[in-house]
Amino acid sequence: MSTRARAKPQRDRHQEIVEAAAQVITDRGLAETRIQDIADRCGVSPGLILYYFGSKDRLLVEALTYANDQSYLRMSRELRKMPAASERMDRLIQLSVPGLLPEYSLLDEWALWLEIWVRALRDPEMAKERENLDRRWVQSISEVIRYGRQTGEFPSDAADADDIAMEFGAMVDGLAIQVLLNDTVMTPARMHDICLDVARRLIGYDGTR
Amino acid sequence: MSTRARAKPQRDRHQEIVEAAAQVITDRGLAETRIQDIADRCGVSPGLILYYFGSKDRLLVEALTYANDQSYLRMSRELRKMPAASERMDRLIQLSVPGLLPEYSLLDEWALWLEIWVRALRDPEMAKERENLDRRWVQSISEVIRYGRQTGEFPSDAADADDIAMEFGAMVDGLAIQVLLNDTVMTPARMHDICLDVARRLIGYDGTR
DNA sequence: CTCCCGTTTGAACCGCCAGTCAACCTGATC
DNA sequence: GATCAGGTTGACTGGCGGTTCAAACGGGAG
Repeated sequence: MSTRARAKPQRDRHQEIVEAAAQVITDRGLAETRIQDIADRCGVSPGLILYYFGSKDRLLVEALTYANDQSYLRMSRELRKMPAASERMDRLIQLSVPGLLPEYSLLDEWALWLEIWVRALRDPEMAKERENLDRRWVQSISEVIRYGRQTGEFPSDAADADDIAMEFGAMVDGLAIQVLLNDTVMTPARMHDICLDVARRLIGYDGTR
Repeated sequence: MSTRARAKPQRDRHQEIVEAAAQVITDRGLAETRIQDIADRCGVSPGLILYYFGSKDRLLVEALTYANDQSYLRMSRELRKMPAASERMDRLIQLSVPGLLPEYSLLDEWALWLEIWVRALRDPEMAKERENLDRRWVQSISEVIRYGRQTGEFPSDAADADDIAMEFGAMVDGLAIQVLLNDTVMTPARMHDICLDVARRLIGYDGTR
């Protein structure tokens, strides 16, 4: 009756759908995500989703990587603007703690990591993608370290930057899981303290706050 | 025809089903686990599964916690037999690395952790259970540390045992995820090295091998 | 032997949801 | 203004899988 085909050029439908999908996955979890939900979210018919992506699976994988991509790029851009390495490190840590900053709901991003991991367990394509995403994340840690050593802010006598980044990144992952799952003893504040503490010890900088 | 109701007392059906469920979940993943699969695995009809558990969900949650329970108890028993704290620590680390020891497929156990986490994200009951399971695991680390300090094997001047255990446990989680997902640079051997290294640094013991 | 009750089966039910399809709509092109 | 092509719809379907249920089974008690 009223709502028939629009056919306005409609800014990139593809991306629109991917974004909607990422939102739905965040809300309901990968297992509970239906094509209908995604269609509803962007006011479109379920058929159209399949028209663009061929199958549900293809959309899901793309949505998971896309969302992660966005978060990474956002952080990366933000860090690059900061002049001091210690400032970058502080911010990186802040952004790593789920639910610490109310404005960013990093909670969502971490929840998507979990979904990615489970899927990667049995989907080789997703496993490959996961490794790329993860590598990039660890790299931005080691870049900050190297940057700080270059500018003389951080001592250069400590261990290899890549090794430190890997160890630190792993610990952040482990802690973030607990925080994300509402652990009663591992609160965002506590995770933040621990991260600063460990970063100080490993990198030798004096994290503020 | 041939196979009709047995009605032999049949050693605990309940447990039999839970074990079968854990196996199927490990094999196919939580999302792909069907009641039929579990029924097949223990040579029983799907109806019986529901007879014992009422719903699929109840069985799944019980299976996930049960499997984790078993692994924990096995490790706990094993460690208690070892006289030296450093020996206990070595073994604990070995057992934490997915796929390091061919005899135990800890790979499976870690895969189940992932499933638990995802489920805990939206199922409060599972979240509660997950915290219990996790707490216990971290506790067995700090117990080893305390034991080593008591016997004089480990220096006592370092940080609080619980704090160390928490940090170390978190890092193990993070590393294990990478290994589990077949990361090309984070191999079991490398994770093992890193764990020994960090444990030495944090606890001050000289891990062997 | 017979009744009884917890166990077990197999078939049937039912809602759900990914994917298909034919029709339709719209804006562009000639 | 006719044709065309790509975007969009909504109804349909086919299968899958959790759950229900009536019936059957078999060991133990009386």
